[in-house]
Amino acid sequence: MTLKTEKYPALYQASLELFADFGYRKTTVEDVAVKLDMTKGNLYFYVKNKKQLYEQTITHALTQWKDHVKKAVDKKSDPVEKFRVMAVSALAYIEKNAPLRQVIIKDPQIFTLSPREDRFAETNQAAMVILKDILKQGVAQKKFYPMDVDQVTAYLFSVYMMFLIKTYVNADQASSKKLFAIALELNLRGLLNHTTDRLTPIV
Amino acid sequence: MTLKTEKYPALYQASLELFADFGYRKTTVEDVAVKLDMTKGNLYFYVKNKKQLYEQTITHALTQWKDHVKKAVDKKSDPVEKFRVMAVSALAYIEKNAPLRQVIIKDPQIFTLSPREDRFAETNQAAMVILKDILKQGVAQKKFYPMDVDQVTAYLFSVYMMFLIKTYVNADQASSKKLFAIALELNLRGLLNHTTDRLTPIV
Amino acid sequence: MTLKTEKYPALYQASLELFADFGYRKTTVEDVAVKLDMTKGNLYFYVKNKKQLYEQTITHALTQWKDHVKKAVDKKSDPVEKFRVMAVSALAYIEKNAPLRQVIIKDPQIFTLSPREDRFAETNQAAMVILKDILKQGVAQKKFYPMDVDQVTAYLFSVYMMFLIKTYVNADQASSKKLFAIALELNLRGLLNHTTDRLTPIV
Amino acid sequence: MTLKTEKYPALYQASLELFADFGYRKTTVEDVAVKLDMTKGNLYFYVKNKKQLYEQTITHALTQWKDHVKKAVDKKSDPVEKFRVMAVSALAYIEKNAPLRQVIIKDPQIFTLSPREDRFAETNQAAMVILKDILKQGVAQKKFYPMDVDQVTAYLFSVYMMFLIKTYVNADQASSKKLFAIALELNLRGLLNHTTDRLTPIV
DNA sequence: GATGAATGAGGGTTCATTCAT
DNA sequence: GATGAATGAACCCTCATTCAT
Repeated sequence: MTLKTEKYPALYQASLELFADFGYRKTTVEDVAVKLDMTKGNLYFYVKNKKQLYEQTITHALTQWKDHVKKAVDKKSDPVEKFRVMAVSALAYIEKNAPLRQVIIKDPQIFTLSPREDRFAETNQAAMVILKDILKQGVAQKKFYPMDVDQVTAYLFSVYMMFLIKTYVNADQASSKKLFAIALELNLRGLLNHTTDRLTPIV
Repeated sequence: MTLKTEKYPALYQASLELFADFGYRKTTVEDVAVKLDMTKGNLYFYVKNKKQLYEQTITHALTQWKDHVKKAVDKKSDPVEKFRVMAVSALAYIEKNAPLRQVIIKDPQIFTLSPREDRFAETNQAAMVILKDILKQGVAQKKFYPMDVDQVTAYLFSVYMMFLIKTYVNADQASSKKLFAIALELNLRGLLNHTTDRLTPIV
Repeated sequence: MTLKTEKYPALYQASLELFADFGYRKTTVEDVAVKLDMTKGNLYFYVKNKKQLYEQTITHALTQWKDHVKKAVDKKSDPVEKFRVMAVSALAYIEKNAPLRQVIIKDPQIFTLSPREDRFAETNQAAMVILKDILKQGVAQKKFYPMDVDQVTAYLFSVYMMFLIKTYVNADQASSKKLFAIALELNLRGLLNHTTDRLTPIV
Repeated sequence: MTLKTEKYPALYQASLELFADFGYRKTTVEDVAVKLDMTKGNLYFYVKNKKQLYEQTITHALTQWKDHVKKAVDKKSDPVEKFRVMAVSALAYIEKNAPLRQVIIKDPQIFTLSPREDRFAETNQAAMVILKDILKQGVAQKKFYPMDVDQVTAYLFSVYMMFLIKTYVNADQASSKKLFAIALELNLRGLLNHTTDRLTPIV
C-alpha cells in the first residue's frame, strides 16, 4: 500500500500543472483528484482544504527551485561568480519548468514581499538568504562596495523576480533575454567596488 | 432623463474601485450594482455580463491613461523630450490613480502582449502607437539610431509596464523609483545616436 | 408576482413542519425548498443560511404562540383569572400545534434561559413579560402575596414550559393533563395572599 | 494481552464525555477514537456503527445509575423509606455525574416512553421496576393506597426525570432543588393511605 | 429604464464506513 | 487486534444570469 508520504510528490505535481493551466479559481478540487486517480474525499485525507493545497504546492515548487539554485551557487567560491551563477541557474530552471512559470504569471503576488499578506514569506526569505550570503561575502572580501546588505538584497530580489517573470510573459523571449543579460551586467557592475565612471543621476 | 450613455462613467468608476479592492473573482455583480444604487437586474441592462464589465472597465481606464500621456507628449516637439515626458507623465498618472494600479497588480496579464489571450490588445496597441511615433520621429530626425521600430517599441513597452507595476507592488518605493530613473536614463542613452561610452556587450 | 414579504408565512410553515418531523440536522435546505416549490438557490434569497432559517422559524412560531396567549389574557381583568387563562390558553394552543410541539421536544434548549447560548432570548423574554405583568398586577392589588416578581416569573416560566413539553412527550396524555391541572391549581393557591392553613391534599 | 471486553469501560467513558460536550451530531467517530488513542478503523472493531456506539454508551451510563439507586434502596425495608431514598440517591448520583447530565439535557428523548422510538426502553423499564416494586410493596402492606401500579409508576417516573433534568438545566439550582423537595413531599403524601398528619420536611 | 424574484449549475467540505494488509 | 488509506454520499452555500412585470 502506498504510504501517505509517498503520494505528495505526485500530488504537488498534478496540482501545480492544473493551477498552471487554469489558475486557482478555475481549478477544481475534483480536477486534482481525478488527475491523481483518487476521489475528492480521499484528497482531503492529504490536504486540509483547497487553499492549503495551493499554498503547499507553490511552496513546494519554490523550494525546489531555491534548492536547485543553491546547489549551483555552492559549487563556486568567488562571490562574483556566485552572483552570476545564481542569476543564470535561476533563469535556466524556470525556463524548463513551464508549470511553475505559468503559476507565477497568473499569481505574481507570490513574490509580494509586503508582510501584510505574504503567503510564501518563509520560502521567499529562504531564497533571499542565498543572495544575501553572496553579497555579504562579496562585501567582506571587498569585492563589492560597502552597503546595507538587507536592503540591497530585497531590492535585487524583487528586480530579478520581475525579470524572470517578464521574460516569459511575452512571446518575444529573444529581446527579453537580452534585457536580462544587460540587467545582470548592470547590477554586477553596480555592485563592484571599482566603478570608475557612473551614470549621472537624472531625477 | 438620464441617457443610457450618461451612466457609464459612474459605472466604470464604481467597477474599477471594486475590482481594485477585491479582484475579479471576489467582486460580485451585486457589489457593483449596490455601489451604483441600482439592482443587479438593471446593471445587466448596461452590461452584457461580468466578464465584459471587467474588460470595458479596464479598457476605459487604460484609455484615459493613454490620453493623458498623449496630451503631455503632444506639448513637446523634440523626440528626446517627448520620450522623457512620456515616461514621466505615465508614472505620475499611475501614481495618483490607486485603483488602476491595484487592478494591474492583481491582474498583470492586462499587459500581456501574447496574441493568444490579449483581452486589451486594442488599447495596448493604441498606447504603443504613442511610443512608436516618438521613435519614428527620432529616427527620421537622426536623433535615434536606425532601428526596427516595431520591435523596439514592443520591447520598451513591456519594460516600462513592468517598471510601473513593480514600482507600486513593493512598499520600498524609494528604491523602485531610483531604479526607474536609472532605467529611463539607460534606455534613452541606448537610443541616442552618438553614445560615446557604451556598456560592453555580455551575451 | 409574489412579494418577498408574502412568502414568509408559507416559508415558516413549511420549515417548521420539516424541522418538526426530521429535526434540524436531518432537514435539508433542499427539503424546505422542494416543499415550497422553489429551488434551493431561491430559498437563499429569503434566508441567509440554514441556521437562521431555523431560528427565524422558531422565533416566528413562538411569537405567534405568545401573541395568542396575550390576546386571551387581555380579555380578563382579574389577575387570578388572567393567570388561569394564560396557562390554559397556552396549553390549548400547543395542543393544536403539533409541529411546534415536536420541534420543542426535539430541541428543548429552545427554552434554556441560560444567557450563554439562548438563541431565543428575546422571544422568551417577551413571553415572560405577560406572566410578569400578571404577577405585578396581582401583587399591587394584594391578591398575590408580596414577592420578588422577577424571580418568581423566571421560576414559573420554566416550570410551565417543562409541563407543556412533558405533556406531549408521553403517549399517556390523560395523566399528563391531570398533572397539569394539579400543578396549575397548586401554583395559583401558592400565589394567593391568604393562605391561612395548609393546602388540602389534592391528589 | 488486553481482551476485547476490557476496553469497553474506557470506551464508554470517552464516548460519554464527548457526546456530553458536543452532542451526538457534532461528535465525530474520529473524536472518540483519538480520545482512546486508537484509530477510527480499530474503533469499528469494537462497535458496529456510530448510532450503536451512542446507544450502548447511554445504556451503560443509565444502567450504572439504576444500579446505584437500587443498591441504596435495597438497604431499606420500609416502602416509604425506600421511596424517599430512591428519589434522593437518584438526585445525588446525577448531581455528581456531569457528563450523563449533559447528555440527557442535550437529548431528553432518552426518557421518552413512547414505544415508537424508545431506544432505551429496556433500561428505562428496568429503572421503573425499582419504583414499581416499592409501590407494590407499599400497597401490599397497605401503606400506600390501592392503585393501578403500572400507571402510577409510569407517571411518577416521567415526573421525576423531568425534575432531575430541569434541576440542572438552569443556573438557578437553589430554587430548582426547593421545587424538588416540594414535589417529593407532595407525591409521597399523595401516595399515603391515611394522611392524618404532616410529613416532616426532608431536604 | 428598472425591479426583484427565480433559476441552475456547480464547488468545497465533512464524515461514517469499509477493507486490504 | 490494529492501521490508515480510500470511498461515496450528502449537504451547504454562492452567484452569474434571466425574465415577467
